[in-house]
Order: sequence, then structure tokens, then C-alpha cells
Amino acid sequence: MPEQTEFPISPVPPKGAVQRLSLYLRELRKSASEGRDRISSTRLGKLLDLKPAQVRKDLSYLGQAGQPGVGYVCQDLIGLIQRTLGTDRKWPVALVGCGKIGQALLGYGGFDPQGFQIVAAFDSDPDIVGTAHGALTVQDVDQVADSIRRQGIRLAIVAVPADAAQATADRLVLAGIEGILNFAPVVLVLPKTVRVVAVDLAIGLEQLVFGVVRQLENG
Amino acid sequence: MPEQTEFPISPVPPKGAVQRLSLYLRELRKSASEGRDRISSTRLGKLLDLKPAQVRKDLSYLGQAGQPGVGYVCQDLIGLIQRTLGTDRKWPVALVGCGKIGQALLGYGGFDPQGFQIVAAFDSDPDIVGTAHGALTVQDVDQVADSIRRQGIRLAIVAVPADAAQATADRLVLAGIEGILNFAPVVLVLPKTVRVVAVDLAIGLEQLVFGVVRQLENG
DNA sequence: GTGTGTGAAAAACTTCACAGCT
DNA sequence: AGCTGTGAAGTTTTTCACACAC
Repeated sequence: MPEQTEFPISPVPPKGAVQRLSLYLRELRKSASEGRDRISSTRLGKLLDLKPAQVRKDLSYLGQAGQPGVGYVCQDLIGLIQRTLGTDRKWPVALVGCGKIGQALLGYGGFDPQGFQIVAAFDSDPDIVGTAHGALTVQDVDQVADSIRRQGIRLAIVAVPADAAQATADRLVLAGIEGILNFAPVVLVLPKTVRVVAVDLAIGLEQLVFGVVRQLENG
Repeated sequence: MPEQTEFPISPVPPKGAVQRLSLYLRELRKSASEGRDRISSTRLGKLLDLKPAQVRKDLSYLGQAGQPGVGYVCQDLIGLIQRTLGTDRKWPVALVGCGKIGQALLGYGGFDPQGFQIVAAFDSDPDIVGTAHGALTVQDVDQVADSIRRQGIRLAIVAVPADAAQATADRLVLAGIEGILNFAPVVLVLPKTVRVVAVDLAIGLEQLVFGVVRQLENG
């Protein structure tokens, strides 16, 4: 077969555009909360350090998003982006690994406003299992599959040590998890049907060093 | 001026390649520690879910990195990547913001092995200033400029609340910081001479949701 | 045979520039 | 005037395919 038949609707947003949609959303929420009801691509670009054309191109993947001569209506755009990203509903999330990072995530207040809620937490360490964090009690990781099925969880955060990450992820996939946010410093190799987003703390610093060193020798 | 005169040496690694260098480095360290002394682009690719051609192209930016018919010598490649990234020496780092995330970073053991060390921590909350975390005592953020100059710090981690992030970053830049790892859910707008890498927790989940939802409707 | 390095082709992404709407 | 949407141009990045080395 030469090609996949394609929905005629949207020409598939590039990967980078999807990331920026999240940034637009955040900025739009802020602007809206400050009482602004319309915004232009130029202004949005200034706030996010992007060229206006980039903003318009990204938003054009949403279909009709703005009005020529007027700009974008903040509330409408917020709704449109949320529907596109799939965050126009609540997403329960499982947390696996409740060490330092996992516990920080349990206490992190930034998830709820975006519709994400950690509804179950797991660890393999007997000293950690059974401890309470807010409303949640850490369960043994052996119960993760049950919990995922029972609570209809589709997303998981992996915050276990590096050497346990791949096995943990395999297990989650087997239990039906469709997306993993990975904090372990390992590249997870998983079926292409499972989405993975990596958050790597040390690598961020390495990228920074490269840029800083480059900055000096080059212009 | 039509064009910047360029060092004839390396054709400037693409941004994505630099990110992958960090991944290669991590994987090479693991392989080396398991006793392997040579590795092929095919194998490295399998471990990181990349095509062999991509691996070779990335490594070719380092200059002569491997040997035809043989592969890459792990230790040599490790050294070469470290020199390229600039991580062949120690980098002291300042941490600004010692709330939940900041404290988790203070306890995170993953920085030291890569040559990064948090050597000073700051906060503006009087309840947090003065508390000890390991060998460090949290200082008042007003002392950050002094500390940066005195300790020759060039990199900072920003882990303050969103509404304080831009002002904090401005302050750090004024104090001479050259690179910022930003955990606050805000896009920092700074001079182009300052490198910024963003780590956004909620955005990672949003990207995941988009991928998961897309996965179903499309193939 | 296995394996790298690389020019060239292909694909993906960004930026431009302008038609058209308010 | 100001603004969006978009085809086309321009740029960057990935992938291919093969010459050459062990």
C-alpha cells in the first residue's frame, strides 16, 4: 500500500507545534485571568519568544482559530487547544516510584489545574509502602496492574531508579498503560503504540553546558 | 555582512544531535561498566531506539570517532563526547527556590556522577532560609549575586513559583549566570546570550495525552 | 563479512509574503 | 489601519546508499 488514507481535516501538526500548543495554552490562561479577551499572534509571540508567523502556523492546525483583522478570542482558543490536546477532560495518573522525586511529584500542585490527578502511588520498598502522602497511601507495586484496570488509568509516571525502569515500564504496558512520563535516566524501549515522554534532569544540565561553552568560542 | 566566518572543523551539530549525545554518553557508560570495550552504531541504536545511520551521523560531528569495520571504542567515545559537551570538568550549580521540587533536586543523586554539584541554595521564604539539606544551608535569595561571583558559578536551576520566575531569572542574568535550567511553568524571555533549558512537568503529561488520543483515532 | 563516514536525496519544519477579512 | 490563514520559499534535520577500511 503506497500511503495511509488521511483525514482531509488537519495536515497533522508537527511535533514541535504540539509542544508549543501547551505553551500557548498556559499563556492564554494567564492572559484570560488578567481580563484580556482577545490576543494577537504578535503579542502571543512576544510573550513566548516566538515569531508571529510561527504562532499563526501552529494555531492554523486547529482549523479556524482566529478572526482576520481581530485576533484570537482567548476563551475560544483555550477550549480549542484543550480539545485538540485531549485535556478537555480529567486524566487519572498512576505514579510508580515514591522516592525523592516521586514524593515531590505527589506534592506538586501543578498537575491538578491541567486536569491531571495522581490517583494511585506505588513502590517496591517495604519501608515506603503503606506511608501516606496527602490523601494517598503508597501501595505495593505488585498491585499496579489491578489498580490500573480497576480505575481506568491510561497514563503513568515512572520515577523508579534507572535499573528498574525498563522492567517497570514493561509491566505497565502489559497492564494496558498507553502513555508514560519517564523520570528515570534511561531510554525506555517500548512498542510504538505506547507514548513516552522523557524528563531527564541531568541531561538538561548537559545541554546547558554545551550551549554555554559554545557561546564563548563561537559568536 | 553576508555570513559568519566559520571554523572549518565541525559543521555545527544540529540541536537534536546534541541532545542525543547525552543519551549516547549515558548508554556508553553503562556498556563500559558492564565490561564492553567496543560498540557498533547498530547496537547503540537498538539500545536507544534510533536508526544506525542517525547514530553514525551524530557521532560524525565529533570528528573521527569510530573505526570502519570495528565500531566505536567505548572509553574513547565517552571522553570525546564529554569534551564536546563540556562536561569533562566539574560544574558548580546554584539552586534558586527550595520548595518541594527544589528540595527533591537537592537530594537527587543523579547530578554528581555527571559532574554537576549544587554548591549553593537560595529561597526567599524566611521559614526555609536557614534550613539545612545535606551539607548545604539555604541562604536568602538576596545573597545570590554575591555567591555567584565569589564561587564562580555559571549555571543555575530555577525552581521558584511561576510568578516569581522571570524576575528571578533577570536577577541571575544580571549577576552573570550564563545558563538556566528552568522548572517553573513559564517561558523565560532573556538575552540570546543566555542559554535556557526548560523542564516542564505538566507539559510532559499534555504531550502524552495528545499522543495517546491520536493513537486511537489515527493508526 | 561487519562496520564507519558521508555526499546526496528525502522529509520535516520554519519563515516569508501576501491575499483577503474587519 | 491591523490581523489571520496559507501557499511557496527557505532552512534544517533525517534517512538513504554506497565507497572504503578492518
